[in-house]
Amino acid sequence: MNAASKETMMTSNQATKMFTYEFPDVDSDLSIFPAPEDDVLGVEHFLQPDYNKCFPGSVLDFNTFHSHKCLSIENFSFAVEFDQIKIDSESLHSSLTLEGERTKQEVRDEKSKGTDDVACSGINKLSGTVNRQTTDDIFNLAPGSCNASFLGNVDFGYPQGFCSTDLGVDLSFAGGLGPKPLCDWNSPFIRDIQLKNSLSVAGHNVGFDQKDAKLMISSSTGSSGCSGSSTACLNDENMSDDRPVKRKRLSSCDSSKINSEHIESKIVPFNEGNKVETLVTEKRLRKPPRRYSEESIEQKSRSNFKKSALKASKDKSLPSVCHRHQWQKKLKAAPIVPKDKSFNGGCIQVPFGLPIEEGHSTKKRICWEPEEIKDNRILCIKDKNDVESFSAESEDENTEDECVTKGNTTQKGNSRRKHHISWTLSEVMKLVEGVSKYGVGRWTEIKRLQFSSSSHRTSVDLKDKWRNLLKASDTQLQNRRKVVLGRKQALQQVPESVLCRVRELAAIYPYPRENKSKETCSAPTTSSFKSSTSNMLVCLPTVM
DNA sequence: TTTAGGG
DNA sequence: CCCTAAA
Repeated sequence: MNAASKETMMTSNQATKMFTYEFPDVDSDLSIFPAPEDDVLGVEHFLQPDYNKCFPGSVLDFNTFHSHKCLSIENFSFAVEFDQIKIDSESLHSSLTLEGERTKQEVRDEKSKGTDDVACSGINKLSGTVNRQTTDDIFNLAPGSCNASFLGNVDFGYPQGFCSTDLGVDLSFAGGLGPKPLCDWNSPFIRDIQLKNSLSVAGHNVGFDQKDAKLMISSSTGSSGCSGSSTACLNDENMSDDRPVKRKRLSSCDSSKINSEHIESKIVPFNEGNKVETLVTEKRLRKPPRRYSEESIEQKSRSNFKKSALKASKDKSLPSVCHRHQWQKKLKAAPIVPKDKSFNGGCIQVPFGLPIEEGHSTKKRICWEPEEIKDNRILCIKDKNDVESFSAESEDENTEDECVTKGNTTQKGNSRRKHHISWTLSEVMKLVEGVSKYGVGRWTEIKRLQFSSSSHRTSVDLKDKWRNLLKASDTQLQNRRKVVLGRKQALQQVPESVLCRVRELAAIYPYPRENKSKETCSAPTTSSFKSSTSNMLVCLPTVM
């Protein structure tokens, strides 16, 4: 900062410490959204400041600003053509123009809709006054002898020097109606604007004090002279999804570099729209905003998805995909769109909204089918895709199911079996736990207490599963030493530990049948069962 | 309605 | 997983 500009600024009366800026007329339906870095900030002119004129509520019309919308201009670089700025002798008029609106609209048209898409339809005039409350934190836009860079004409009031050529800008603001000032302006180094209505410009936080309709700009520059990262934390729900405000660390000391590389757009008078357009277009060719490209990719993949889905529907009759189709059909082909990248649009074979297989909807099943099942189905799909090893037999069972279904469907017109939902390990564990707690045969109780959350497991299911577990544990016990463990065995569904537990429990709480047979044959007492647990492990199979 | 057991 | 008989 040269002395001249500083002096100019200092000698101005306090009115110079304030300036108003305003956003020029913008089409009412224009939208502001996280903008590409090619947006242009235009300083039209400096306005006559007036301390007493704070435009309470009238100029800074945040009522039209959607509270959840925000604007973020990232890595904004600009320069000011200061010859366009009218400088008054006493003070200065200025208008900060967000000229990017038009561009944003264009880009927005190409974007897919996102929740954080910012639609700022109501900004016709957005202006405020810069209130230089503290010399240290608020910079003044003052005419200076620096002629190239915008910030070069700005005295940030830092004695130790904010490098004024810092041109990277992180400009963002969010509309909102916060009753309080945005940040602690008394703090010399404001690093975070966590409230709404904030602008952050190249390490300088510009806040809209909505109450007073003031534009406040403060620098987050540290005393070291290097710019701290300017942060604008827009705590908006809509912003929280995938768009964290980009924070650019600015090495403001490296001025020449920034000057040469980062001056990509200009602050121009509002009416020089053509210029802006040109600039913006040029810039956009260079680098589309990240979010834009992301969403484009997403859209692309979506369209791919649709295409492949369409193709799949055409190929539906092909036997190669028949099984999968059947399987998906059985899951009613709900619009399950796993976000798993492995799908990535390319390999989906089932379109949305595939017709529900009619034969499956018996009256009984319809009542039985509510929401919760879908989750489980998703879980099943996940299991199939991710943990195939866990439910190894599911494919076979599914095939079997299909046969049964088909047969029944063609013969009777309805399905005999309900959808197969693989037992997850956690479910098995719950079952085992339930058995250990309440004993074998108290399936209703186990269901109520252990499976209250999963409505699709009936007490009968629990019983059946337990029976299967017994069988599994038994066969595993028998085949433990056998080397001829097929692949199916290798991909054992239930871990050994669980089966061991099952055996234990089987010994403690014999399955009714064994119990019965035991009782009829040798009539052992319960205590004897418990005492001879180790024997039972071996004996039970033989008894059967 | 729950449980057991066959399929 | 379904069905049915028995309790």
